Amino acid sequence: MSTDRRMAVLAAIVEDYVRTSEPVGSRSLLDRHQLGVSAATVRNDMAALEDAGLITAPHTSAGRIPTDAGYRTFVDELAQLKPLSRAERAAIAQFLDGADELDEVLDRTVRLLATLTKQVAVVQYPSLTRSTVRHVELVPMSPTRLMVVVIMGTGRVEQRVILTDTDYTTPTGLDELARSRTVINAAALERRLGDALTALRSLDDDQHTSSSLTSGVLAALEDAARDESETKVALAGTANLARTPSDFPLTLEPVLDALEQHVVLLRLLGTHAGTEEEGAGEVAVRIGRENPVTGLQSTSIVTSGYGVGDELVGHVGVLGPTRMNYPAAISQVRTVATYLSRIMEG
Amino acid sequence: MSTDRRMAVLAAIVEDYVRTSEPVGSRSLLDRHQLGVSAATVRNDMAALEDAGLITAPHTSAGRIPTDAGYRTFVDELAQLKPLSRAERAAIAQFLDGADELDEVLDRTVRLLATLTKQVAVVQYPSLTRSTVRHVELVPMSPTRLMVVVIMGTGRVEQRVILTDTDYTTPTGLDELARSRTVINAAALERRLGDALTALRSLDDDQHTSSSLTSGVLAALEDAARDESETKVALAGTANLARTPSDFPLTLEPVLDALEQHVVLLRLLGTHAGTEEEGAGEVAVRIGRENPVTGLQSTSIVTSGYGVGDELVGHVGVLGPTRMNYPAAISQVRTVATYLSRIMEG
DNA sequence: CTTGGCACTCAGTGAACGAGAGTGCCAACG
DNA sequence: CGTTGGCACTCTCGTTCACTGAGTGCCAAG
Repeated sequence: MSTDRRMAVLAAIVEDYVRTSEPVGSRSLLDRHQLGVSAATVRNDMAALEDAGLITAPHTSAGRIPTDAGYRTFVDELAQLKPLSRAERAAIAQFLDGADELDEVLDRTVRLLATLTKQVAVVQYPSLTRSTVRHVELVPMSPTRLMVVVIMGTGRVEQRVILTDTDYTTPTGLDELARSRTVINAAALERRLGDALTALRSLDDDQHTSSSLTSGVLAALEDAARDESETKVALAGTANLARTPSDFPLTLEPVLDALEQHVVLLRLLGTHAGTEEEGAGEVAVRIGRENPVTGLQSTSIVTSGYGVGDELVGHVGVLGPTRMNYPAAISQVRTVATYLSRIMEG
Repeated sequence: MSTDRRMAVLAAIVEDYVRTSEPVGSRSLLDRHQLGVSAATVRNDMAALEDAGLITAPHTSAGRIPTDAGYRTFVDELAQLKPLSRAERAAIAQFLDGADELDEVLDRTVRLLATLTKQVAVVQYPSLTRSTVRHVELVPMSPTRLMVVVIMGTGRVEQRVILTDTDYTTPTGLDELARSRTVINAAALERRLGDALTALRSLDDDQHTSSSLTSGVLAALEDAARDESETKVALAGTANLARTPSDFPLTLEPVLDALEQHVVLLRLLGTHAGTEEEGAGEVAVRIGRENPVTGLQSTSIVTSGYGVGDELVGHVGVLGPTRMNYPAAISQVRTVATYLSRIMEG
């Protein structure tokens, strides 16, 4: 038995099924792919593939469709990424250029990815703890409430309101505020948020410099860092899910539901499958039941990290039915992640 | 002929159809509503209602379902809002309390509304131009880029990056920045953004105080104000659309598509139907084809404004199939809008 | 190991048909 | 004149049945 040909058959089945979304039989397979063998041989191979759990027949007298495991070996061993055409790359570059604002960059990115892949695209906002603090600002909102605004090197802006005993709207209050601002910024500036927190903590422990204010700010920043798990995400292309209703067993209610729970999405983007470690530029694929989230078990997720330098600050990815064009999605996600990293550098 | 009874029949049809989502016939209608008349009479009324274009029969031998016009007269003339139970109100208050951050307030609001109505909920972020400026901050991001952060009284924070000739990261640059910050804040503080812009413009026209910096900041703020139409919205409950697939003619692809285009959503929230002017607390309803947006013509939208004092700063609303429980949705939207206003006051 | 042949299985399709829900119309009644 | 009971009629929907065609599994021969 030729394992090579058997794998070629698997690849052919995956490709045809992805394109037509109909079970593929031995004959129709021969029409499109010139394997130099007969239908009967293909049938034997199919039987073997079915025994191996890589394909399955929806019912007795239909063709075969890939199982999750089938897609998995297809992705791992067979898929050859077709690099994007020069035109595509140019389009990407042009589309992403000319956005300064972080919000705008991510918004364009996520839309672009959704359009390219015709799937749901997800982009994670740059991690707070891993990016550097550019500026901390303290703004009194009312006699008892103070807003702490922290601006990161990535352009991300986060704010928290804290309650204070002192009224900082008064002239003396404003003075004190200015002093604290200087002290705090001196401690935090150009440090990664994690390190900035450490610095502030020691500042707060020191009797000399401590004040209710530094404690409050520290608490606010810690809160922001802790909420990291609730990091924002941008989403686009939800409508693509509805294009192929047949790909979703009953309704897409559970899928839409999961998409709205950003915590869940972040877990998907962050955690990666199996042994494969991802550097920047590496793409991870999670297929169907491999997926820990109930309600997304009939979907696949293709993700990659992005970052500045060698620091990984976030993830991008697409989500779609398991019947997905993996080679295309993988190279598209990789390319977009690369461009995004490049833009964040600049 | 009794117009009263005819309207009662319309109301009964709407209610039954909303509940069962099945065409309602003369007999089954009599089962549930004690009109003191016979089936034949109801049939006559139904024929009249059909002539008037308020109901229609999907096919010859089925019951009737309301048309858009039918829902419209139901809402305008027949629906009696059932006020929320005390328990419901308590739940709302409890759910919305304990959120300081604007983001969190709006997030909770939109989720709450989605849960209450079992529809898609939309909340518009407070308008920039109509709220007051609390603070303007200038933060150098790189030698050529400066971030302008404006913090509004509503807690909303908006940022823009501007390109500068001067390098403000140097000590002298920082000095100049501090001076400008003072000048700008003096001009803008506690004014509505619109007024602040006017003040800044005259500042910029004055040779004495003008600088490339004030022009830049002015441009950034004008940009932010102009983008008002792209004001952010929060969205929740998309999955509710998928619960009743039958309510959407073919797929819900166009609906999901429209929901992603925030500009479209804002137009829906902002523009109100017909002659009815809305003060705070007034609820507007747009039904089916009344809707200007292609792709949302099989949906209805229930909206209300919210604001601080008598100033309207944003809108909330829900979107669902035309087969919607209007009385419930209307009072729920109104109540949530009221609570939201109250919270923003505090 | 590959191949052609053959019997078998089963989803999908369309026709025929009965049941059920609902309508429209009419003649009679108060 | 509005209301009512009755009746004939019209459709949709679900069931059944037979048929077709794609596809399989297996076997014996090359």
